[in-house]
Amino acid sequence: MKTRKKTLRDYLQLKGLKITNQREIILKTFLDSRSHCSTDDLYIRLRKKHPKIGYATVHRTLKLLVASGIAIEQNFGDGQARYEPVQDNHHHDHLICRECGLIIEFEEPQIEKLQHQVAAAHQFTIESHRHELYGLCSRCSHLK
Amino acid sequence: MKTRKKTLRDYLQLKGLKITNQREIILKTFLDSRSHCSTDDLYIRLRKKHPKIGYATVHRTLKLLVASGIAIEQNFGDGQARYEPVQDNHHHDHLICRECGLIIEFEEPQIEKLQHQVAAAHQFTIESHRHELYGLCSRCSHLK
DNA sequence: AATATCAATGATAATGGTAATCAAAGTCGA
DNA sequence: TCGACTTTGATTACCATTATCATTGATATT
Ligand SMILES: [Mn+2]
Ligand SMILES: [Mn+2]
Ligand SMILES: [Zn+2]
Ligand SMILES: [Zn+2]
Repeated sequence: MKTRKKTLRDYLQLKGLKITNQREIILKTFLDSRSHCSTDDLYIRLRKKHPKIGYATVHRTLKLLVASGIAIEQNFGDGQARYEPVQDNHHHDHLICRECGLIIEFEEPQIEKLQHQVAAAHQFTIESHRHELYGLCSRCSHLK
Repeated sequence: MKTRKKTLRDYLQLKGLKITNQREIILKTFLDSRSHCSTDDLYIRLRKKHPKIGYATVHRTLKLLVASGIAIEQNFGDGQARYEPVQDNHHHDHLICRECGLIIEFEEPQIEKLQHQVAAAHQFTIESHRHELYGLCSRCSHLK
Protein backbone atom coordinates (compact mmCIF):
# COMPACT_ATOMS: atom_id res chain seq x y z
CA MET A 1 0.00 0.00 0.00
CA LYS A 2 1.65 3.15 -1.32
CA THR A 3 1.25 6.46 0.51
CA ARG A 4 -0.08 9.31 -1.52
CA LYS A 5 3.16 11.20 -0.95
CA LYS A 6 4.92 8.31 -2.67
CA THR A 7 2.32 8.29 -5.43
CA LEU A 8 3.00 11.95 -6.14
CA ARG A 9 6.78 11.48 -6.09
CA ASP A 10 6.55 8.56 -8.50
CA TYR A 11 4.29 10.53 -10.82
CA LEU A 12 6.63 13.54 -10.80
CA GLN A 13 9.65 11.38 -11.53
CA LEU A 14 7.84 9.54 -14.33
CA LYS A 15 6.98 12.86 -15.99
CA GLY A 16 10.39 14.46 -15.45
CA LEU A 17 8.91 16.94 -12.99
CA LYS A 18 10.44 18.01 -9.72
CA ILE A 19 9.73 17.34 -6.08
CA THR A 20 9.34 20.67 -4.30
CA ASN A 21 8.45 21.72 -0.77
CA GLN A 22 5.40 23.56 -2.01
CA ARG A 23 4.01 20.50 -3.70
CA GLU A 24 4.47 18.33 -0.63
CA ILE A 25 3.01 20.95 1.71
CA ILE A 26 0.01 21.44 -0.55
CA LEU A 27 -0.54 17.69 -0.79
CA LYS A 28 -0.40 17.28 2.99
CA THR A 29 -2.74 20.19 3.64
CA PHE A 30 -5.13 18.99 0.96
CA LEU A 31 -5.32 15.52 2.49
CA ASP A 32 -5.87 17.00 5.97
CA SER A 33 -8.65 19.32 4.79
CA ARG A 34 -12.30 18.59 4.88
CA SER A 35 -13.21 17.25 1.51
CA HIS A 36 -14.73 19.04 -1.49
CA CYS A 37 -12.59 22.13 -0.99
CA SER A 38 -12.16 24.79 -3.64
CA THR A 39 -8.81 26.27 -4.67
CA ASP A 40 -9.68 29.29 -2.54
CA ASP A 41 -10.51 27.14 0.50
CA LEU A 42 -7.17 25.42 0.29
CA TYR A 43 -5.23 28.61 -0.43
CA ILE A 44 -6.73 30.35 2.61
CA ARG A 45 -5.99 27.34 4.78
CA LEU A 46 -2.41 27.19 3.55
CA ARG A 47 -1.81 30.88 4.17
CA LYS A 48 -1.97 30.40 7.93
CA LYS A 49 1.19 28.31 8.10
CA HIS A 50 2.71 28.98 4.70
CA PRO A 51 1.98 32.55 3.64
CA LYS A 52 4.67 32.45 0.99
CA ILE A 53 2.90 29.92 -1.19
CA GLY A 54 1.16 31.66 -4.06
CA TYR A 55 -2.33 31.10 -5.35
CA ALA A 56 -1.08 30.00 -8.76
CA THR A 57 0.98 27.24 -7.20
CA VAL A 58 -2.04 25.96 -5.28
CA HIS A 59 -4.07 25.95 -8.47
CA ARG A 60 -1.37 24.20 -10.46
CA THR A 61 -0.71 21.64 -7.77
CA LEU A 62 -4.38 20.70 -7.50
CA LYS A 63 -4.39 20.04 -11.23
CA LEU A 64 -1.28 17.95 -10.72
CA LEU A 65 -2.94 15.92 -7.99
CA VAL A 66 -5.81 15.21 -10.35
CA ALA A 67 -3.39 14.19 -13.11
CA SER A 68 -1.56 11.86 -10.74
CA GLY A 69 -4.77 10.19 -9.63
CA ILE A 70 -4.62 11.44 -6.05
CA ALA A 71 -7.48 13.92 -6.32
CA ILE A 72 -10.67 14.18 -8.28
CA GLU A 73 -12.24 17.42 -9.49
CA GLN A 74 -15.92 17.97 -8.86
CA ASN A 75 -18.20 20.72 -10.02
CA PHE A 76 -21.42 21.22 -8.16
CA GLY A 77 -22.76 24.08 -10.23
CA ASP A 78 -21.69 27.00 -8.05
CA GLY A 79 -19.12 28.09 -10.58
CA GLN A 80 -16.01 26.90 -8.80
CA ALA A 81 -14.22 23.60 -9.03
CA ARG A 82 -13.95 21.49 -5.91
CA TYR A 83 -11.41 18.79 -5.17
CA GLU A 84 -11.47 15.69 -3.01
CA PRO A 85 -9.01 12.89 -2.36
CA VAL A 86 -9.69 9.75 -4.37
CA GLN A 87 -10.77 7.04 -1.95
CA ASP A 88 -9.05 3.75 -2.74
CA ASN A 89 -11.23 1.78 -5.11
CA HIS A 90 -14.36 3.46 -3.81
CA HIS A 91 -16.27 5.53 -6.23
CA HIS A 92 -19.17 7.59 -4.89
CA ASP A 93 -21.67 10.18 -6.06
CA HIS A 94 -23.27 13.12 -4.28
CA LEU A 95 -26.40 14.62 -2.78
CA ILE A 96 -26.07 18.40 -2.51
CA CYS A 97 -28.29 20.64 -0.37
CA ARG A 98 -29.17 23.84 -2.23
CA GLU A 99 -29.96 25.57 1.06
CA CYS A 100 -27.00 24.91 3.35
CA GLY A 101 -24.47 23.41 0.97
CA LEU A 102 -24.25 20.10 2.80
CA ILE A 103 -22.71 17.38 0.65
CA ILE A 104 -23.69 13.77 1.28
CA GLU A 105 -21.84 10.96 -0.45
CA PHE A 106 -23.53 7.80 -1.65
CA GLU A 107 -22.63 4.54 -3.32
CA GLU A 108 -25.23 2.61 -5.29
CA PRO A 109 -23.79 -0.34 -7.21
CA GLN A 110 -27.08 -1.00 -8.98
CA ILE A 111 -27.01 2.47 -10.53
CA GLU A 112 -23.42 1.93 -11.60
CA LYS A 113 -24.40 -1.34 -13.25
CA LEU A 114 -27.38 0.19 -15.06
CA GLN A 115 -25.14 3.00 -16.28
CA HIS A 116 -22.88 0.49 -17.95
CA GLN A 117 -25.86 -1.20 -19.54
CA VAL A 118 -27.04 2.12 -20.95
CA ALA A 119 -23.58 2.85 -22.34
CA ALA A 120 -23.28 -0.63 -23.83
CA ALA A 121 -26.64 -0.27 -25.56
CA HIS A 122 -25.19 2.76 -27.37
CA GLN A 123 -21.75 1.21 -28.01
CA PHE A 124 -20.45 4.01 -25.82
CA THR A 125 -17.21 3.71 -23.83
CA ILE A 126 -17.50 5.39 -20.43
CA GLU A 127 -14.41 7.21 -19.19
CA SER A 128 -16.07 9.02 -16.29
CA HIS A 129 -19.44 10.14 -15.09
CA ARG A 130 -21.20 12.61 -12.82
CA HIS A 131 -24.32 11.87 -10.89
CA GLU A 132 -25.54 14.55 -8.53
CA LEU A 133 -28.86 14.95 -6.77
CA TYR A 134 -29.70 18.55 -5.81
CA GLY A 135 -32.36 19.51 -3.30
CA LEU A 136 -32.87 19.88 0.42
CA CYS A 137 -31.20 17.92 3.18
CA SER A 138 -33.38 16.62 5.98
CA ARG A 139 -32.62 19.55 8.29
CA CYS A 140 -33.34 22.16 5.63
CA SER A 141 -36.59 20.52 4.49
CA HIS A 142 -37.85 20.60 8.08
CA LEU A 143 -37.05 24.30 8.44
CA LYS A 144 -39.13 25.20 5.39
CA MET B 1 -52.15 21.34 -25.18
CA LYS B 2 -50.63 24.80 -24.85
CA THR B 3 -48.05 26.00 -27.34
CA ARG B 4 -44.78 27.18 -25.89
CA LYS B 5 -45.44 30.64 -27.28
CA LYS B 6 -48.57 30.70 -25.16
CA THR B 7 -46.65 29.37 -22.17
CA LEU B 8 -44.18 32.22 -22.47
CA ARG B 9 -46.93 34.84 -22.86
CA ASP B 10 -48.76 33.53 -19.82
CA TYR B 11 -45.57 33.54 -17.78
CA LEU B 12 -44.73 37.10 -18.80
CA GLN B 13 -48.22 38.33 -17.97
CA LEU B 14 -48.18 36.56 -14.62
CA LYS B 15 -44.91 38.27 -13.70
CA GLY B 16 -45.88 41.71 -15.02
CA LEU B 17 -43.30 41.43 -17.79
CA LYS B 18 -43.80 42.44 -21.40
CA ILE B 19 -44.29 40.58 -24.62
CA THR B 20 -41.68 41.80 -27.10
CA ASN B 21 -40.71 40.90 -30.63
CA GLN B 22 -37.23 39.96 -29.50
CA ARG B 23 -38.54 37.48 -26.97
CA GLU B 24 -40.82 35.79 -29.46
CA ILE B 25 -38.16 35.67 -32.17
CA ILE B 26 -35.64 34.21 -29.75
CA LEU B 27 -38.15 31.61 -28.56
CA LYS B 28 -38.97 30.56 -32.11
CA THR B 29 -35.32 30.35 -33.14
CA PHE B 30 -34.44 28.44 -29.99
CA LEU B 31 -37.16 25.86 -30.63
CA ASP B 32 -36.05 25.47 -34.26
CA SER B 33 -32.38 25.04 -33.35
CA ARG B 34 -30.64 21.79 -32.78
CA SER B 35 -30.72 21.12 -29.12
CA HIS B 36 -28.06 21.73 -26.48
CA CYS B 37 -27.10 25.10 -27.94
CA SER B 38 -25.04 27.64 -26.07
CA THR B 39 -25.89 31.33 -25.83
CA ASP B 40 -23.27 31.95 -28.49
CA ASP B 41 -24.72 29.31 -30.81
CA LEU B 42 -28.14 30.88 -30.60
CA TYR B 43 -26.84 34.44 -30.91
CA ILE B 44 -24.89 33.60 -34.06
CA ARG B 45 -27.89 31.84 -35.55
CA LEU B 46 -30.14 34.79 -34.76
CA ARG B 47 -27.75 37.31 -36.30
CA LYS B 48 -28.42 35.98 -39.80
CA LYS B 49 -32.03 37.11 -39.87
CA HIS B 50 -32.12 39.50 -36.92
CA PRO B 51 -28.80 41.32 -36.64
CA LYS B 52 -30.28 43.98 -34.38
CA ILE B 53 -30.86 41.62 -31.47
CA GLY B 54 -28.10 42.01 -28.88
CA TYR B 55 -26.19 39.32 -27.08
CA ALA B 56 -27.46 40.46 -23.69
CA THR B 57 -31.05 40.02 -24.80
CA VAL B 58 -30.36 36.49 -26.00
CA HIS B 59 -28.73 35.69 -22.68
CA ARG B 60 -31.58 37.21 -20.66
CA THR B 61 -34.24 35.52 -22.74
CA LEU B 62 -32.67 32.10 -22.33
CA LYS B 63 -32.77 32.62 -18.56
CA LEU B 64 -36.40 33.62 -18.95
CA LEU B 65 -37.19 30.47 -20.90
CA VAL B 66 -35.68 28.44 -18.09
CA ALA B 67 -37.70 30.35 -15.49
CA SER B 68 -40.90 29.79 -17.44
CA GLY B 69 -40.27 26.06 -17.72
CA ILE B 70 -39.79 26.05 -21.48
CA ALA B 71 -36.04 25.40 -21.47
CA ILE B 72 -33.60 23.58 -19.25
CA GLU B 73 -30.00 24.61 -18.68
CA GLN B 74 -27.32 21.97 -18.97
CA ASN B 75 -23.63 22.12 -18.24
CA PHE B 76 -21.43 19.52 -19.79
CA GLY B 77 -18.16 20.70 -18.34
CA ASP B 78 -16.83 22.73 -21.27
CA GLY B 79 -17.30 25.98 -19.40
CA GLN B 80 -20.39 27.22 -21.16
CA ALA B 81 -24.04 26.66 -20.36
CA ARG B 82 -26.19 24.86 -22.90
CA TYR B 83 -29.94 25.00 -23.26
CA GLU B 84 -32.51 22.59 -24.60
CA PRO B 85 -36.30 22.66 -24.85
CA VAL B 86 -38.06 20.76 -22.09
CA GLN B 87 -39.73 17.72 -23.63
CA ASP B 88 -43.24 17.27 -22.30
CA ASN B 89 -43.11 14.99 -19.30
CA HIS B 90 -39.99 13.30 -20.59
CA HIS B 91 -36.91 13.63 -18.51
CA HIS B 92 -33.67 12.32 -19.96
CA ASP B 93 -29.97 12.22 -19.15
CA HIS B 94 -26.90 12.33 -21.38
CA LEU B 95 -23.95 10.47 -22.84
CA ILE B 96 -21.28 12.92 -24.04
CA CYS B 97 -18.42 12.04 -26.37
CA ARG B 98 -15.18 13.71 -25.25
CA GLU B 99 -13.72 13.34 -28.74
CA CYS B 100 -16.36 14.67 -31.13
CA GLY B 101 -18.85 16.30 -28.78
CA LEU B 102 -21.73 14.03 -29.77
CA ILE B 103 -24.55 14.11 -27.22
CA ILE B 104 -26.77 11.06 -26.86
CA GLU B 105 -29.90 11.21 -24.72
CA PHE B 106 -31.11 8.31 -22.61
CA GLU B 107 -33.97 7.45 -20.33
CA GLU B 108 -33.59 4.78 -17.68
CA PRO B 109 -36.55 4.57 -15.31
CA GLN B 110 -34.78 2.09 -13.05
CA ILE B 111 -31.99 4.58 -12.40
CA GLU B 112 -34.56 7.27 -11.64
CA LYS B 113 -36.24 4.95 -9.17
CA LEU B 114 -32.98 4.02 -7.44
CA GLN B 115 -32.11 7.70 -7.20
CA HIS B 116 -35.27 8.32 -5.25
CA GLN B 117 -34.50 5.41 -2.96
CA VAL B 118 -31.05 6.81 -2.26
CA ALA B 119 -32.52 10.23 -1.48
CA ALA B 120 -35.21 8.74 0.74
CA ALA B 121 -32.61 6.80 2.70
CA HIS B 122 -30.99 10.13 3.57
CA GLN B 123 -34.28 12.01 4.16
CA PHE B 124 -33.22 14.15 1.24
CA THR B 125 -35.72 15.97 -0.98
CA ILE B 126 -34.64 15.95 -4.64
CA GLU B 127 -35.33 19.12 -6.61
CA SER B 128 -33.24 18.24 -9.65
CA HIS B 129 -30.40 16.04 -10.70
CA ARG B 130 -27.67 15.62 -13.28
CA HIS B 131 -26.45 12.35 -14.60
CA GLU B 132 -23.89 12.46 -17.38
CA LEU B 133 -21.68 9.73 -18.79
CA TYR B 134 -18.51 11.00 -20.47
CA GLY B 135 -16.37 8.94 -22.81
CA LEU B 136 -16.19 7.88 -26.43
CA CYS B 137 -19.06 7.33 -28.82
CA SER B 138 -18.98 4.21 -30.97
CA ARG B 139 -17.51 6.00 -33.97
CA CYS B 140 -14.73 7.63 -31.95
CA SER B 141 -13.79 4.43 -30.09
CA HIS B 142 -13.35 2.65 -33.43
CA LEU B 143 -11.07 5.40 -34.76
CA LYS B 144 -8.71 5.08 -31.82
C1' DA C 1 -55.00 58.88 -30.21
C1' DA C 2 -52.11 60.90 -26.75
C1' DT C 3 -49.95 60.21 -22.41
C1' DA C 4 -47.70 58.25 -18.50
C1' DT C 5 -45.44 54.47 -16.36
C1' DC C 6 -42.54 51.04 -16.04
C1' DA C 7 -40.01 47.31 -18.40
C1' DA C 8 -36.85 45.92 -22.27
C1' DT C 9 -33.14 46.61 -25.17
C1' DG C 10 -28.38 46.76 -26.64
C1' DA C 11 -23.84 48.61 -26.23
C1' DT C 12 -20.56 48.41 -23.01
C1' DA C 13 -18.19 47.63 -18.70
C1' DA C 14 -17.62 44.81 -14.54
C1' DT C 15 -17.04 40.36 -12.39
C1' DG C 16 -14.83 36.21 -11.01
C1' DG C 17 -12.82 31.78 -11.59
C1' DT C 18 -9.31 29.97 -14.29
C1' DA C 19 -5.16 29.90 -16.95
C1' DA C 20 -1.07 32.10 -19.19
C1' DT C 21 3.23 34.90 -18.72
C1' DC C 22 7.79 35.79 -17.22
C1' DA C 23 11.72 36.99 -14.40
C1' DA C 24 13.77 35.07 -10.45
C1' DA C 25 14.65 30.99 -7.71
C1' DG C 26 15.00 26.07 -7.12
C1' DT C 27 15.89 21.09 -8.41
C1' DC C 28 18.79 17.45 -9.60
C1' DG C 29 21.67 14.73 -12.66
C1' DA C 30 26.27 15.00 -14.50
C1' DT D 1 29.74 22.48 -8.04
C1' DC D 2 27.72 23.39 -12.33
C1' DG D 3 24.28 23.86 -15.75
C1' DA D 4 20.00 22.63 -17.95
C1' DC D 5 15.64 22.70 -17.11
C1' DT D 6 11.56 23.26 -14.08
C1' DT D 7 8.97 25.79 -10.55
C1' DT D 8 7.44 29.65 -8.23
C1' DG D 9 4.70 33.74 -7.30
C1' DA D 10 3.14 38.15 -8.81
C1' DT D 11 0.76 39.74 -12.31
C1' DT D 12 -1.88 39.85 -16.36
C1' DA D 13 -4.97 37.80 -19.77
C1' DC D 14 -8.96 35.20 -20.78
C1' DC D 15 -13.73 34.38 -21.29
C1' DA D 16 -18.41 33.27 -20.01
C1' DT D 17 -21.56 35.51 -17.42
C1' DT D 18 -23.77 39.39 -15.31
C1' DA D 19 -24.52 44.32 -14.27
C1' DT D 20 -25.11 49.12 -15.84
C1' DC D 21 -27.55 52.72 -17.96
C1' DA D 22 -29.36 55.77 -21.46
C1' DT D 23 -32.63 55.06 -24.91
C1' DT D 24 -36.53 52.74 -26.79
C1' DG D 25 -40.78 50.16 -26.40
C1' DA D 26 -45.12 48.05 -24.42
C1' DT D 27 -49.31 48.65 -22.19
C1' DA D 28 -52.96 50.56 -19.41
C1' DT D 29 -55.38 54.77 -18.76
C1' DT D 30 -57.37 58.74 -20.21
MN1 LIG E 1 -17.24 13.25 -2.44
MN1 LIG F 1 -30.84 16.59 -23.88
ZN1 LIG G 1 -29.29 21.71 3.96
ZN1 LIG H 1 -17.48 10.86 -30.65
